[in-house]
Amino acid sequence: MAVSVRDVAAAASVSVGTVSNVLNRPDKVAPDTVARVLAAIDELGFVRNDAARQLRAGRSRSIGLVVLDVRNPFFTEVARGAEDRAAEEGMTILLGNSDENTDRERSYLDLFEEQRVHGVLISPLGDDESRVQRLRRRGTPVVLVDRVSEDRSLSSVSVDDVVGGELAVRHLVETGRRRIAFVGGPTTIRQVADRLAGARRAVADAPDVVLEVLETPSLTVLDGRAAGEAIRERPPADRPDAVFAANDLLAMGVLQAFNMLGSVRVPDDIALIGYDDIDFAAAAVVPLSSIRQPAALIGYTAVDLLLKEAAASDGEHAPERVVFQPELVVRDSTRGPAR
Amino acid sequence: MAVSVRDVAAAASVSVGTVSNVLNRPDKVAPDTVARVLAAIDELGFVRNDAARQLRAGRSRSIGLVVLDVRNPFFTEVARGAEDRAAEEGMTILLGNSDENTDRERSYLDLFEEQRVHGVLISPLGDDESRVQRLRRRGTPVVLVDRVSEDRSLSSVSVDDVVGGELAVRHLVETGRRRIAFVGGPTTIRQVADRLAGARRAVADAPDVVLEVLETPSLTVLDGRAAGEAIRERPPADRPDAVFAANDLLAMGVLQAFNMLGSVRVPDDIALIGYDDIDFAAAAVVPLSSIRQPAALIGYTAVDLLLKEAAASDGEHAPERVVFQPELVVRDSTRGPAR
DNA sequence: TCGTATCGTTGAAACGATTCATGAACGATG
DNA sequence: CATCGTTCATGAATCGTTTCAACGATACGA
Repeated sequence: MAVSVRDVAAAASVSVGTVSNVLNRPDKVAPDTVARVLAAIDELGFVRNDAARQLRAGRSRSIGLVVLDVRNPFFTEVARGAEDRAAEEGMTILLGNSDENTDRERSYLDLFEEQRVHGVLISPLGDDESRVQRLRRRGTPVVLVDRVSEDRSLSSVSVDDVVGGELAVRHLVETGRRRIAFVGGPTTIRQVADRLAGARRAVADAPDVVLEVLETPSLTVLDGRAAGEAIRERPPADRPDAVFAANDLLAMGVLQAFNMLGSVRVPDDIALIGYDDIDFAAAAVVPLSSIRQPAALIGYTAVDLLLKEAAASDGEHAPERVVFQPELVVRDSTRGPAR
Repeated sequence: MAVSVRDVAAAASVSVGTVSNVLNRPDKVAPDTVARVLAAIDELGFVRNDAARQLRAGRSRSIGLVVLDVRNPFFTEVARGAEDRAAEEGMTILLGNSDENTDRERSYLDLFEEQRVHGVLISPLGDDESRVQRLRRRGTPVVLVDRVSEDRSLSSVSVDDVVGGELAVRHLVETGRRRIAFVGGPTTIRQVADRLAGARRAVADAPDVVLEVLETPSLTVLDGRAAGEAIRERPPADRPDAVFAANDLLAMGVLQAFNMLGSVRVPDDIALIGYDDIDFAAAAVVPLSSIRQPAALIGYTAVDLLLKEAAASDGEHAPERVVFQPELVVRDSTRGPAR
């Protein structure tokens, strides 16, 4: 069944080495030999065995990418950007989905290491970088995505989430909001913690503003809806007058809850701002204000750093850190009249 | 740098065969030998080389999945379902994104074949099944996703798109709409063609209803917005009174266009229904009516069929086809008063 | 005519895990 | 005590590709 170089070599009456040369350095082989070998390949339906190539080469031509949530369009955009850059080098992205779950994250890292991937891009869950560090020590280049490394020993591509959180809340304050709720969690996720820190910083500048934190178990539409319902069920006087959600999925959930029964109007009763500026944000019931991040560019740049690091092979490559700046996008959900 | 079984064997003073047995059949090895080998593995930081395993095994433990568009939440749901089933068997999903582009589709199929994947799940682009057929003939199990095979020679998991299209348009007709526009394309994509066929069927039953087709170059939010703008710019009398979009992404785009400038009200002026019932549909400016498909279940089932087919190895496995039924979900976008 | 480049080609030696026929060691049984 | 089973461990062979030292052939300049 399986056709190997050996078969091709026999069919074209050349040696296996020549077949390999035709495949990899056709210019080093006489033209008519090339033709003969190609004909044999075509006739036998030969397909290279990648496992054997990899075994010989020592590492694969894939890059592992571990994201927190594939359903979040932000991450699929990152993945697309990464894929674009990888494709330029004839490489592939292996997409792993940790689903905000440490075990899954670990099992993807193990898998990628067994696969001897060219490198790993990861948006890690907690603050424990030890597994990632070990991976790197063993020789797999690693680039952190949407996150900077604690001890600056790893390359990273990120967006300044503290600034982003600050932008969001400052905007709410400037448009007259005074009782702000932060919806998001768990705070063990660095992005969440940073955005909250930014929110706190913005609030610190405005003495009459209070910030309340509603922690969610994760960052999904469902969790947002639960949080929104909790707010909706309070007596109106106890409700915040603005909500800053840690990402757009949460914000969409909050919005759904507010809209149900029509009891809470956005932005009239409560203003709402999200984070990531996913495509759907603009198409929401009430078009959603958000903090925009250059998702595809993050992925693209991350692969770029990874390739550099991999090229610098043994010679220790100094970790590079790229930080993009977030951008405020104002839409109807925060545009209404402040009371 | 690279630690191999040989090194582990030396460190534990056993043979390589024993190390392999510890890894794969620990029960066949004496307990204290197991302990000694595990200690050596741990100390040396040994990580199995998957390429070598695969080479020996002949095929990999991954399943390739080629989808039309990763940004479409419908497909990421399918991927999640597939991943779940694959994980149950300790296997992995390799996600490829054809982006509705034949070249990319082909290059992913080639890649997967070189990787000797366990099988391929694909939502193929055009009607040309030849490449897929060839792949299968060469021994890679294939299951079509969201699509049935022309000549019934391939297994498939799909949803009856004709029925879905019919459901959508019938609903529009029943709520009093008479001039219906179908927005979608290209019609070379089977799903689009079928949904349109269903729409035609529903219209055929109602003599006073007209169906207009606005073909789009692909199925994205952007294309939907363009189509929506085209409709919006017509004199009101020439506009349809309902739009059936071939998927929710398009529908969201149409909705955005209608909402801009506030010139077209949904559903008062024009009713709107989409397809797929993605999570965001419920959170749209006007909550979107849609046709629901069991996305995760499709992926799950597809892997299931694939594994069955792979298990039946050489003995030709009769292709199985699973067809799910779509379901109408009515929300505000079609609930308004018919004129 | 002899050296020496250049060009094409060869074939064996890796890469690292798994398999399997073989055999050693030890008990139990008659 | 011989025989038979059972349990463990061994190590060479294998998977398919790539690499590389070596070699024959041809051409060119000295």
